[in-house]
This record gives sequence, C-alpha cells and structure tokens, in this order.
Amino acid sequence: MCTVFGLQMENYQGDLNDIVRASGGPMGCASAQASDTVPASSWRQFPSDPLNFSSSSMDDHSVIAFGDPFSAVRDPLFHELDVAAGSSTYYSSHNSTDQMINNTGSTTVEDTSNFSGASNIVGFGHHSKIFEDDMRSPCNILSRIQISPSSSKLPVSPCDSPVMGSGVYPRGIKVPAVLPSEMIDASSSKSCLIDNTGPLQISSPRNLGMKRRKSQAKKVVCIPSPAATNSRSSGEVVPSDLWAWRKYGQKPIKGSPYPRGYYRCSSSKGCSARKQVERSRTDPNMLVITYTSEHNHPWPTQRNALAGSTRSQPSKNNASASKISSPCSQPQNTVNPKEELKESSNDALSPAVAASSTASAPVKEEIEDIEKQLDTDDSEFGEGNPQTYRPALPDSSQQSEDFFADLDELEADPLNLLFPQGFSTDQDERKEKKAMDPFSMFDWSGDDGASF
DNA sequence: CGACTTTGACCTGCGC
DNA sequence: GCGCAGGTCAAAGTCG
Repeated sequence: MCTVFGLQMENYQGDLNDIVRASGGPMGCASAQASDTVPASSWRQFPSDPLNFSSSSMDDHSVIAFGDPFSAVRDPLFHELDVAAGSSTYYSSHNSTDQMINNTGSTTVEDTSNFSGASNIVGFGHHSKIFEDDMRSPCNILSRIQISPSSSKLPVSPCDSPVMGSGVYPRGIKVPAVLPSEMIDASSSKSCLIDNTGPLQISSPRNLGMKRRKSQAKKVVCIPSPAATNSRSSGEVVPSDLWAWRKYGQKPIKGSPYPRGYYRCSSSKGCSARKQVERSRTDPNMLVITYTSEHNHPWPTQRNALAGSTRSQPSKNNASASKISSPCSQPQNTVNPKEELKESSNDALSPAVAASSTASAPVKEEIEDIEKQLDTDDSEFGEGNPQTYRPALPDSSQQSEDFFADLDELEADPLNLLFPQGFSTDQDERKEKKAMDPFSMFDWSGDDGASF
C-alpha cells in the first residue's frame, strides 16, 4: 500500500523548484519506477537559505533541504497520507532522465507506463528518520523537493527563492485505506524556454498568459483520488489543500475519458497560482494535479483561505468525506457540517491551528503539553531553526527575512503550536506520534464547537 | 449577496 | 495557412 505523489517540474524557474522523491517501504509497492540510478549524493544540495536549514538535519539524515521557509513545517496531509497509506509516501520529480534512488539500499529499476517523461526520483526508506522529519512540514512536500542538479538549471538568485509552495499542500485529501500506486507524467518535459533573467515581453494580458503557460514551470502531483465527492455537481473529486482554489474552466482532454478542471488560487486576488486537476487516464483512482505558477501571497491564514475548500465540501457530502478522512474513525470529531462551515469562515487562524483546536480532549491535552513545551523550547525554534514555520515572500531573500522578522513578532506561530515536536527526541517520540496523529490533528471537524 | 461552479466561446500554440 | 487541442474568459446558474 503506497501513496504516490508525483511531482513534475517543467522549465524550472526557481520558484517551482526542488523536487524530491521520498519513497517509503519496499519499492515493490511503487508503481512509479525508475529506469536508472543515481548516487544519492548527487542529489543532495545545500539550502539556499541558511536560515531555514539545519546542518544537523543534513548531517544526520542527508536531508535534501532548500530555502523554502516552509521546509520546517510538517505537512499535515502527507503525514496523514503516510499514516493512512501505511507510511509509504512518494514524492517524485520528472526531469531529463529517469532516476530513482532509494536509500534503503535497494535501488529498484523498473518501468512505469505513466512516466511518459523523465524523472529524477529519490527515495528514502520510510523507516528512516529523515523521512519522518520531512513529513513534519506542511510544506515539506515542496521544500524537500529538489531538482537534480545534473538535469536542471538551477538559477540561484533572490528572485528564485522558493515561495509559498504553489499550493502543493493537499490538506483535505481523503485517503482511502488502500491506496493505488501510480505516478503520472501529465506533461512532457520541455526545454526551458524562459530565461527569467531576460526582459519580459508583454503583448496582451491574454497573450502573456499563454506564453507563460507554455513556458512556465509546472509541478505535477499524483494523489489517490478521494472517494468522496466534494464538488458540487460534477461529482469530480478535488482534494483541497491549504489554498483556496476557484474553478474557472473545464475541458475534455483528448485521449482521456476524464475532463481536466482548471483552478486558480482564490486565496488572494492577483495570485497567479493555478492548478489543473484531472484523473489519470490509466488509473481513475488517481488524480493528477498540475500546479502552475506560484502563490504571490503568504500561506492563507485568513477566512478566505478556506473558502474554496470549504465550499468544495458541501455539507451534504461532509459525512462521507469525514469518514474517509478518518480511517481511524474518530466519531468525537464529527461535527455538524453547517457548524463546521460556519466556524471555518469565522476562523482567522491557520487551518493547522484550527485543527489543534478541534482535537479531541486527549489530543488537546497533548497539544497543550506541546504548547507548554513550545514555550520552554522557544529558543530552540528560533531563527534558523529548520522546524520553524516561516512563510516567505517570493521576491527576495531579504524580503523573506523581513517577512520572517514580522512573523517573529507574532505571539505564537500557529503551526509551531502544532509542530513543536519537530525536533523530537527519543523521549518525545511517543508524544510526537500521538500529537502528530493526522486524524486528530487534521480532521477539521471538532466536537467542541471550536472547529471552523 | 458573495463566492463558487458550469459551460460555451474565444484565444493561442503547435504540428502538419 | 489551417485545424486541432489546450487554456482562459465570462456570463449564467447554484449554493449557503
């Protein structure tokens, strides 16, 4: 049982960067397979932002880390998936060559019909701590993603600093207990057509959009399709993530029985982030989500952040959705969908924080402990700590630092409240496991009315 | 009423 | 140049 995430990078421009594939468990469970091998060392890259990188993590786990300030934050979804899918989660990237690295030692060379393009894949044994650590970040799916230096031009400029991810933080994906394994290359690799340092030519907005479309970096994420329908009438299942998406189009795709939905970020006006959602033509149980462009705004923490995802889960479907979201079944977390919706619209906290507030009583205690621990360990999560959740502004590292400085002024980082156990020690592991239980932390329903 | 989805039309890139 | 396919727009409808 594996959860497979395929990430494809097209025309790397520095923002939608950093793709890594972390495979867990025996490679036999992966349908995404490689045709070549590459030394893991060739994959390692040093972070562009030292502030957000822990040398220890590098040394201890050979973590592929990046400048993404979100790299420090555990990804609730992927932890959820990790758990639900038997701790086998895959990230992947596609580049010029098919490569898979499995640091478990058993590099597998297989083939996948779904990899039409090339890919660089780095796998980590799912028992390894590195992977567990990686999974602590809500944005790690991206932050830990990195393009093989051998196959991609990596512009290293302030402008290329990773931004808010591009929304590859599926939050509400409801993962079936048994997950199909598949990785899809939804778009073929193309040579870089854009020199992001060159002059920008603008004809008409539409023309620009088209040109951008053709040359822009993309990330392709393959996820198991949620069983529940959370789309209003089409019945199409669109897993929600932390961003709010607004559907603006749908087109039938030639050769595929499934239409492709087009979404743009509605978290912030002017955000150019887009994504395309379509079902895999080879495995209808898999959704292929292609992220284009990147968010030009911080991770949504305002009420509108959940607008799309909330709406995309109509109350009439919430029952089934919550069932799926909680294979472990936590009935105490079941809440009136109406209430949940209402709460969500009123809550200005980040989803993660809200999640903490919705946890069941025992979990609440754990979270309280964690918060206390956070207070005492605050220094540990100070600047430069990789486990610190730090949203970034896209423009420059300086800007990011300023932004971080602003964030530091916040009383408490919402996600830190959830992920303070990022630096777990052995004695913390038990608590961590419990606290990180995705079904208690990320089930956004609640029994105390504190949910949103 | 605001936010969202649906859907047909339009625009653009690309291959022939 | 033409046609196809994919991507986007925008009006209309839906929902809470």
